[in-house]
Amino acid sequence: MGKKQLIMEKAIELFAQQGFELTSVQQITEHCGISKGAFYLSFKSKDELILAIIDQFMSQMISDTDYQVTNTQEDERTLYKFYFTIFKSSQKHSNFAKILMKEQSQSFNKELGIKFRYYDRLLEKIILTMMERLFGEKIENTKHDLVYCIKGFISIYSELILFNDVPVNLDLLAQSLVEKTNLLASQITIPFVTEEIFQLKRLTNDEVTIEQLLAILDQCLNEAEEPLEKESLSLLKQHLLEPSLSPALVEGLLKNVHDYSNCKWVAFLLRNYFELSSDK
Amino acid sequence: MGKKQLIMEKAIELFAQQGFELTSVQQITEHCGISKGAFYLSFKSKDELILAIIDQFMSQMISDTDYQVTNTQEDERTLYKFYFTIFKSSQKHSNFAKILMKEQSQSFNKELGIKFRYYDRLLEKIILTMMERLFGEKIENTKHDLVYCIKGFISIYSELILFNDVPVNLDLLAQSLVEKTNLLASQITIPFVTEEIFQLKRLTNDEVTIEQLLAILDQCLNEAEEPLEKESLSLLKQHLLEPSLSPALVEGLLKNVHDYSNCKWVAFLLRNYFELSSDK
DNA sequence: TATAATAATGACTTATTAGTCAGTTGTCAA
DNA sequence: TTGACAACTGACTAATAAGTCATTATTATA
Repeated sequence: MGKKQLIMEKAIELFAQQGFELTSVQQITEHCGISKGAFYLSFKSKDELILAIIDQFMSQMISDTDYQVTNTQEDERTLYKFYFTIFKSSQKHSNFAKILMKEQSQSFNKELGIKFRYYDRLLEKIILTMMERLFGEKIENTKHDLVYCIKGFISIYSELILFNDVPVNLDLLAQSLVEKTNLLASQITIPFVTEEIFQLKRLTNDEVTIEQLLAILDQCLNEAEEPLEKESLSLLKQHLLEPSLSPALVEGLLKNVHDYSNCKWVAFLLRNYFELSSDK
Repeated sequence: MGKKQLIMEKAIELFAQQGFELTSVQQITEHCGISKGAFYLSFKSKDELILAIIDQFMSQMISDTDYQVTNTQEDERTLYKFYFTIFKSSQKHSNFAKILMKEQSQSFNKELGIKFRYYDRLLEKIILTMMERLFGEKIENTKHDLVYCIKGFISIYSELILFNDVPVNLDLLAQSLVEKTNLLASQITIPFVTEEIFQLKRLTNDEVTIEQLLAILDQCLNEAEEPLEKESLSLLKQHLLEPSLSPALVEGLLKNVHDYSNCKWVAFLLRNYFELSSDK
C-alpha cells in the first residue's frame, strides 16, 4: 500500500502543475524514483490512477463537509462551518484542489466525467439539505438558485485563494460569504432555476432509465390537450416499450411533440434516449 | 482569409467536444477537407491557431459587452443589459464558450495563460467600472467582492446553460441576476477582497519575463503592416532592451500601438511591465 | 498556348506516449 | 546454501502526434 500512496502523492504534484494530459507516466515514475514497470504493478493504467486520486480526495472532502454541516446544532453557525470547512479542505489539499478546478468541467474521459458529476451532485445535495433546514419554506421557489449562487461563490473564491499567492483569512472569508448567502436567501424573489430545469439537468446528464422516461411521458400525456400531441406522445410511448417504428417516423413524432412548449424537454430526452440505444 | 476562417470554425467545433490537447491537427484538416500542408500555410502551429481563436472571440465578447454597458443611459437597465449580453454572447458562440470554460483555468501553455488572464482582467475592469458608476461611494469597501460575486454568477450559470441542454429564458436569467446583484451591492458589509489583495493578485499573476515579451513583440513586428505601427513597436523593443525613453514618450508609443487591434494586448503587457519595473 | 507563380498535397521524419514482458534483484524459509 | 517467490527493472512495441518538404495541381499572366 505504501507504494500506491507514494505514486498518488507524487502524481498529484505533477497533475496540479501540468494537468492530466500533459503529465506522462514516465514523469510520474521518475518523480517517484521507481521504474515504469513498478507503476503498472500498482495501477492497471494511468486512468485508474486518476480515478483513484479523485475518489480518495473527493470522498474525504465531501464527508468532512457533510459531517460539519449535519453536526452543527446552532443554525446560525452552520453556514459558517460549511464555508470554512470547504475552503480549509481545499487549502489543505491545495494541489488536489487545483487539479479539480482545472479538470472539472472537461469530461473528455467518460468515466472521469461521471465521477466528477457524481461528487458534484453529492455536494449539491448537501447544500440543498442545509439550506432547506436553515430557511425552510421561505426559499421553496428560490432554493435551486441559492444552491447555484453558493456553488458560484465557492468556485470563484477557491480560484482566488488557490491560484494567487495571497494571504488568506479563512475566518473572514467564511463570514463574508455567510452574510451574502443570508442576504440572498432571505430576500431574492425572482427564481431562474426552477424545479423543472433542475430535474431536466439531472436527467440529461445521466443515462436516463426507461422507467424515468415513461414516468415523464405519462405526466405529459396527462397534461396534453391537442389530439395531435396526445397521439404522438402515445405512439412514442409504445415505441419506447417495444421499438417498432422506423427512425423517420420517430423523428416526425418528436417534431410534433416539440411544437408544444410543455413537452419540449420530453422530446429532447426521448431523442437522446433513442440515439443512444440505436448506437449500441 | 477564407481558408483561415474555415479552419478556425471547424477547429472550434472539435475543440469544444474534445479540448485542445485531444484534438489533432490531422483531425482538424480532415474535418475541413484540406491537407495537413494546407493547414500550415494558414497557421505556423497548432498553438497559433488556438491563440487566434481565443483572440477573435474574446475581443468580440468583450467589446460587445463594453459597448452595451457604456451605452446604456438609464442606470436601472445597465446591469440587465450586462448580464443579457454576456449570456447571449456565450449562447451564440456556444462552442467557443464551452472551450473557454474547459480550458480557462488551466494555463499549461504559458502564452495561452497570459492571454486568458488578459481578457479576464478586461472583463473585471468592465464590471468594476460599471459597479462604480451604478453604486458609487456606497460600495467603496465591497466593490472587489462584488466583482467576484458577479464573476461567480456568470461562471456557474454559464456552465448550467452551456453543458445542460435546458431551454433557457435569458430575460428571466438576467432579471434574476440583476436582483441578486442589487441586493448584494446595497447591503453587504463584510468585505473579503480588499484593495490590497486585489493589487497583490494583480502583481503575482503577471510574471511576464522579458524574453516572453520580446518573443511576442517580434511576432507583432512580423505581422505589422503600417509604418507607424512598425516603428512604434521597434522603438518599444529597443526601450525594452535598454531603457532610454522618457515615460511620456513610452506612453505615446503605447497609444500608437494600441490602435492596431492585433497589438492591443502587447500594449497592455508592456504597460504593465514598465509600470512594474519602475515601481520597484 | 506557354510560362511563371502560387496553392495544395500527403508521405515522411522525429518525438513522445501508454503499456508490455523477458529478465534481474532481493528476500526469506528450509 | 539453495530454491522459490515476489518485487522490480527498463528496453521494447505499437500508436499517435506535430511539423516538413519534394512533388503536383491550379491559376494568372504574357
